[in-house]
Amino acid sequence: MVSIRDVAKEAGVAISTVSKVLNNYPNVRDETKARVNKAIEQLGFVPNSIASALSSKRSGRIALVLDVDRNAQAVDEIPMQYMIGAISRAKELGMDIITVFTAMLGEMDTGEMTRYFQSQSVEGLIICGFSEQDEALGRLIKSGKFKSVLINAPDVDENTSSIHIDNRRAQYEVAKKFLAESTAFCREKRILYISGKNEGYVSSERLKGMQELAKELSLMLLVRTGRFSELEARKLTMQYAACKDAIICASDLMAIGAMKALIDMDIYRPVCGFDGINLMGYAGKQMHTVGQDFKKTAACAVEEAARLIGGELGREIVLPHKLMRIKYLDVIS
Amino acid sequence: MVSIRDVAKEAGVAISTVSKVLNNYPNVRDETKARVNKAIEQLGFVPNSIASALSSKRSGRIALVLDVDRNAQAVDEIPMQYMIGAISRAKELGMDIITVFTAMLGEMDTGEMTRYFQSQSVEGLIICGFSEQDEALGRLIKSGKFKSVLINAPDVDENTSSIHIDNRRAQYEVAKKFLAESTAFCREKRILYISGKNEGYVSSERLKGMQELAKELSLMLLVRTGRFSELEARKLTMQYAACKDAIICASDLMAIGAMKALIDMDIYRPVCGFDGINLMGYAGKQMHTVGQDFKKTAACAVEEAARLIGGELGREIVLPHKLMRIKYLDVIS
DNA sequence: TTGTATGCGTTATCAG
DNA sequence: CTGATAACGCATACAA
Repeated sequence: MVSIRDVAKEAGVAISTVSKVLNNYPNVRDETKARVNKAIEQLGFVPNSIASALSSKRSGRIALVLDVDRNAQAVDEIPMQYMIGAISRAKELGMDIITVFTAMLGEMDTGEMTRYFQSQSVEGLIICGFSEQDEALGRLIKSGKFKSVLINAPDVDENTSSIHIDNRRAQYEVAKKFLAESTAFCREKRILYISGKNEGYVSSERLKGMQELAKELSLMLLVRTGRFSELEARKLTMQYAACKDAIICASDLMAIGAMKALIDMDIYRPVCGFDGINLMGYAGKQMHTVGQDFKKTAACAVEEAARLIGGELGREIVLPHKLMRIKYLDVIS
Repeated sequence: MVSIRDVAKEAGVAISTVSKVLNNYPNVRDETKARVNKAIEQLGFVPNSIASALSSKRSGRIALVLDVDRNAQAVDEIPMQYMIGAISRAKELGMDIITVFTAMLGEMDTGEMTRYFQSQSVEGLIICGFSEQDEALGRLIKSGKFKSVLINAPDVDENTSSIHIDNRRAQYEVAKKFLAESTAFCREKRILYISGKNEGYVSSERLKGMQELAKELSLMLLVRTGRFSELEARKLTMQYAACKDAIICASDLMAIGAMKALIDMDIYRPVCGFDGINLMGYAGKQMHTVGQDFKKTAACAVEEAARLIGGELGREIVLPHKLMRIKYLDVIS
């Protein structure tokens, strides 16, 4: 392995000079810089990131914590989008992502998690889908031992940033548009709203948005908890849909569950989702939903983690959303 | 940060002794070992993997190269399964996975890739869905600079192992069973086989299996290339299905495309897939397919990479498959 | 602007 | 069985 020392020798300069060139330090004469770069080129030198990390005590490593398996979701489209977004941006920034699944953290207590991440030289955490139930993880975040970026959770402190869309407003808007465009079908006053979880930031925000609209339009709103589960949404639909005019769900997955149930029941009710996943294209009918750019969200989270690691303070970032409908033919082409 | 040196002091032994305990070396008296472990416990010491890697020149890092985006697949279920399997097993083995998307390697030539992986201190590569088109990547593998494990590609040499199912046999078996169980519908002799790519190991193996069966059963086989694309399969179905008795596809995604097309055409033909992905549950009709355990495959790949890194020689591993049908209700529960 | 020297936290060699 | 000590490749304060 060719090292910085070989480069120095080849270029006829000191090791530290090479290091300076490598890290774009100022105060290096252009001519020297050129000599060093030429030597680097000739020798095919590749800086050793491990040695660099050890010496500088900065690994540039962040852990992307994904909540897969938990809901035994059929299709893990959202985590995949997060991954792609995060990894791509991290590469551009010269950072390093390790992916961790909550299932792997499962039984660990806060101390074990700390040790695990420390042993991996992790400096920052990006946590997707953090829920209050993860007490150990919650304590880890609050400990401030790692810079954290929470996607879809509200907590912010000096070491912690939060990234999310305006869930309340988005739910309000999509439901409003959905109802306006579905009025062809009867009176649309009796609404089944399938919420996410009873507790949980995202769920309660979306519920608020729905309730606001219900008040405004004098809707008869029946709220039930679908736990973000497709199966649960299916059951609720079978139970309640017959005597409702429309179904609004706090997630696309639940909307798909509802729609498939309706098809099996052989009745029609308009269904509204939330998230904008491609799987919506396979539900059989086009539905209204809220589109989010998960890749961009994750990319933003990486940048934010870098910012926190750089010493800046945690903050809240609200990303845009859009209203959309997803068609099978668009999805596959 | 508490280091090995602190532990040594606390335990009243030398640094090297602590290191030996840490790495389960022989020739350490039990009593000494106990003292060291107690000190580790008390101080909450966590070994620094970076320093360890630098010193031992073994990073235990392997890159999982995934082919997402390429086909602009609607749902990236298979890569996600690979990831989960690989990361979980790697953690158990104390190894380290970085995920790389072929899109990120896109424009790089072999030299750039080499430098990239070297800079990441990668020792091994697990490549999912390698195709001959990736010439730069192919040269990288052949260079032997990294130990490689190829999933679904046949090349094997001293530094390279290959893992796959018996694609030929699987295609033969699933098609045979599919046809046997679909005979309720007319004569089933005129078959549209939608193949993967014209070139490509997996595709040609599956095609061979199909051709073998066609010969055996005197089928009239029309072979067309779907490029593993759902859209392409849709088009082919619309073009040919009317005058065929059944459609057999070299992937589930194409089978779904075919089935959705049939539904839109409002005709019925039995469709057979290959892979066993959950998305099959959303296709509208149950289909026969080949089930593969992608998680296990990736876990096996990680083990194999570890083996290669340990100095053993490359080999070919054939994993089992099964015949199955995927139902929506099974998928969501 | 460039060079020297020290240390980062381990592993590994070798002497005791 | 245990302890000194020299690497590992780089960053950085400090000296020149």
